[in-house]
Amino acid sequence: MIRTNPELLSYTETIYHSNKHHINIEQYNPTEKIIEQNKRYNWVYIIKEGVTKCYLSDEKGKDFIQEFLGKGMEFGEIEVFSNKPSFCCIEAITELIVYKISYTHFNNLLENDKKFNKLIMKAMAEKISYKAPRHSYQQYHPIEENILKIKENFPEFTEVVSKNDLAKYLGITLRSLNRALSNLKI
Amino acid sequence: MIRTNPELLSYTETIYHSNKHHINIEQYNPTEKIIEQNKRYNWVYIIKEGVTKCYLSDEKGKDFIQEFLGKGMEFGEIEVFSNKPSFCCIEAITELIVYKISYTHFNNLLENDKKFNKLIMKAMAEKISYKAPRHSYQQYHPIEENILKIKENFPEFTEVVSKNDLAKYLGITLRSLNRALSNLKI
DNA sequence: GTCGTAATGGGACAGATGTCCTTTTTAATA
DNA sequence: TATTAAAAAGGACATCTGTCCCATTACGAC
Repeated sequence: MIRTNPELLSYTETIYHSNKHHINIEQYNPTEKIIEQNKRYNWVYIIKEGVTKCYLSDEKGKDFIQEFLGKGMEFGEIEVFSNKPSFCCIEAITELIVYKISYTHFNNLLENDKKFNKLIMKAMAEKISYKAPRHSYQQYHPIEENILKIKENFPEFTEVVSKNDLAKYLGITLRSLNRALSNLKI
Repeated sequence: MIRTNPELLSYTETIYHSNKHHINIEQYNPTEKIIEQNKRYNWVYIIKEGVTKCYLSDEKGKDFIQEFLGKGMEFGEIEVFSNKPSFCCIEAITELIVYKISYTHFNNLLENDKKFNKLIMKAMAEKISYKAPRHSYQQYHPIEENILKIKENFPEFTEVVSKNDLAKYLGITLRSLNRALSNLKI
């Protein structure tokens, strides 16, 4: 549930070291928001260090966490193509260090750097291919099974993610999560 | 809920007419499967005419419909980048006509045709950005509201999509869908 | 320390949903 | 027309989940 993309990270570092003029490094503290929903930005971010949550808030203030993003994950890139305001919110969970690239430079890289272009394509393809199975699984399986599956794939989940966020990731209430956990006797 | 991509369709037609050697046209009947889950293919498809459903089946045979794809939508492209077998199933709902491009040619186009490259990027970005709000909305809103929302955005949905498929799209059982519909007195 | 706030845990109840079945309707075909 | 099979509709029941509480614990600011 904490996604990473080592390949994109290492290539971004290479680009950064060969020409620092167009890429910045920024730092954020836990609970700071890097991107807010429905606002416009001109930056694409790639995570160098730390973990964020990516979530949507509905009109009633309920959050649905899409994904936890770790090293090498990019965000803000969708809006380069859609030309719309941000559709989700990105918030730091841990200390966070990011590479920050302007839209202009991002587009330059896409046009002139074939390897970068391919890596971004790949990153987007991955985002598509892990969303579908997750939502499908969540819809049709009891909460207990979803929890067991997460424990299996990310044994360290409780260390980084609060119960509240876990519930929001599963699309359920905290009460239901607690009930499920006590059924599992964890 | 029936996605389209006119821009990609018209550009594909242009490519097709300028050089027919690397793009085929194929036709399918309703209920025919173009792509099956967990199989490997070497083709990317772009819909010229008709509607398909894209769904995942779990181990118990329950289907979760990701999306209904109409004119100009592509499928099979994720696997070019991930190098994995297909993660979903694509099945014709209506009479279907598709452009079929080999992986080799698809990669050539991506490398050598900047406009094509950009259109594919855009198409993937869109796939990402409509999945998230939908699943978020579905999780937190009662079935009735989801139905009303679909009716609003796609008044013609009942004409193309069966009740059974609508239920699978909403991630609920047919029984629950019927109950909701009778509450709404539709 | 202590005050306040957030995180955690759980009881009680109502309402929503799935499962299992049966019936009705529709449409296609012999 | 008669015969199926598929789609649609819905009853009955058990279970799951959310809502609304309240209690406890942990932790940081003062």
